Amino acid sequence: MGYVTSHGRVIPNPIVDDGDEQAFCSTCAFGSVCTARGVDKIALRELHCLVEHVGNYRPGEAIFRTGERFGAIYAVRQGTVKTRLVDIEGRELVLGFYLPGELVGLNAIHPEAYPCDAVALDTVEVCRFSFPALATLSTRVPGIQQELFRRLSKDIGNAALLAGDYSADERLAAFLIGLGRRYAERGFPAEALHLAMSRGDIANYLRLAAETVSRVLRRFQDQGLIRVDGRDVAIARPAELFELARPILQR
Amino acid sequence: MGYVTSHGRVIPNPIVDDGDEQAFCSTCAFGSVCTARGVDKIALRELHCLVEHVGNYRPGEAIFRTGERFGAIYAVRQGTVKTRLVDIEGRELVLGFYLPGELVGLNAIHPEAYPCDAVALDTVEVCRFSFPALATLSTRVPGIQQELFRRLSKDIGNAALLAGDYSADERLAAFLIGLGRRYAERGFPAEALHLAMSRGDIANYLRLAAETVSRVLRRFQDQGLIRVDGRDVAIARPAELFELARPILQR
DNA sequence: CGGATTTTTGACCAATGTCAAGACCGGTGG
DNA sequence: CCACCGGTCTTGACATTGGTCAAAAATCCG
Repeated sequence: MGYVTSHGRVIPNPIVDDGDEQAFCSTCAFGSVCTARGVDKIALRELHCLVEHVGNYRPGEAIFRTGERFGAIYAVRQGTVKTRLVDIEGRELVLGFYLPGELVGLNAIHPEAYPCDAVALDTVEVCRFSFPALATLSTRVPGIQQELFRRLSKDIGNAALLAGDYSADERLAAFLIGLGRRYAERGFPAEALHLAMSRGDIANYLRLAAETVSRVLRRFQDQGLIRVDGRDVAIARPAELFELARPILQR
Repeated sequence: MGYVTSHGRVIPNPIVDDGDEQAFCSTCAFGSVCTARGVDKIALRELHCLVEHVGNYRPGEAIFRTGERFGAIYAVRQGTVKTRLVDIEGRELVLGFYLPGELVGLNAIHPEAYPCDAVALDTVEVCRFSFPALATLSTRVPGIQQELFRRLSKDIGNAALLAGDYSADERLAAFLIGLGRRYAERGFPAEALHLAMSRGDIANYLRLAAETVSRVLRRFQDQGLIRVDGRDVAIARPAELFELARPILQR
């Protein structure tokens, strides 16, 4: 499986192999808990039981919706998820994009209801973790509690990233570099990105106009920093692009 | 104790009474755990032991600094704390303001080092919670774990608030209303604010220029929405101000 | 092929930032 | 008590970035 671009290249999707009970999902949100650190087999089996494998959301389908009672968090297994809220006038506000291995729904713990929609951008599979069950388990397995704390803490930092008053160039550079890094964490090349989201979504997420995203990508390409082919972006000069993104990434 | 304004009014500071072992700090971050919900006395005593009461930071003094190894989170007891990061060129970026009862340092769990400075804006007292100890305790006391999850989750939402592409008017209205609400949660009037932070800090936090903050406050006053007297702000028409802030506050 | 959607491009505009100057305010010392 | 000083705050004039509007081009998809 993969994604065939308009140039005929094949970009592999970060797909998760199912794994057995010991290995569990190799790129799963809790993979590090289950594999690297010696979590006892019983706890691992419990985590495995607790998980509900939900699959085959099609583009545009919602995993959860604003206002639904909070009951579970989701780990993306395949595809890309965006979270967004829609205000009274119907304007959309994109909050984030989630790649395989990342957790969606952490921001719903506090309000006890999902404060946003989670929408599949392509074909998506997720793992559903009942939160009460996960919380209970994590009192018995410190490694899991620790992992939850870390994920939550990380999201606070990420949310603050965008908040600065950065230029359009800085935002886009940081977006591309950041995406590349996240792919690289899952073992995919950091310089050959396939964007699952539209320009409009990117623009919305970066608080820019879609036209601005277009123009900046164009200019980056003219400057030889990247090569754009529709939704495929190759980062030609990662170092220079990073230099642009530095004010955001390297606080 | 209180704050005497240039008009001679006295604005009470939200000061925490020490409380006994049962009541603990009435406005403390974990107050709800310790009081409302029936946490057993032993656990409460343990929490009480774990806490280190650190006091008397003067304006400008740091509670922790960027890059220091993460070891504890802090609950504000008295005064106001700002968190900020300073980039390579020395430009400041204000991340947040913390009132009594609020937790500082949650964003440091993941990187395992404080990603920002925490600075006292006035006379500040805090409670220091060793994080490893707190995490351990929270495996035994589900209420505490729950409270930590909720606080972390809440911060994710808050961080995202600012990130929208809102107008200067919307930002300032939301800032004032939000501050009022947080004071109200601690039992202080939501309509008579004393700002512990400078215009520059507010501007920086809202990603505006200090001049813009000045101008908008001026205009709000001319429109009769608020009354400004230096760092004292009275909200004259909360409903109308909220209407301005609605796009941000009522997602 | 044809209609719909997304993306790109161009021309213009407005909100907010920047720069500069002056007002205010509180603290200090004569 | 008053004058001075430093920092904060306000106000005005002007510049700039990115948004808006409109239309063309490209892409998708049946």
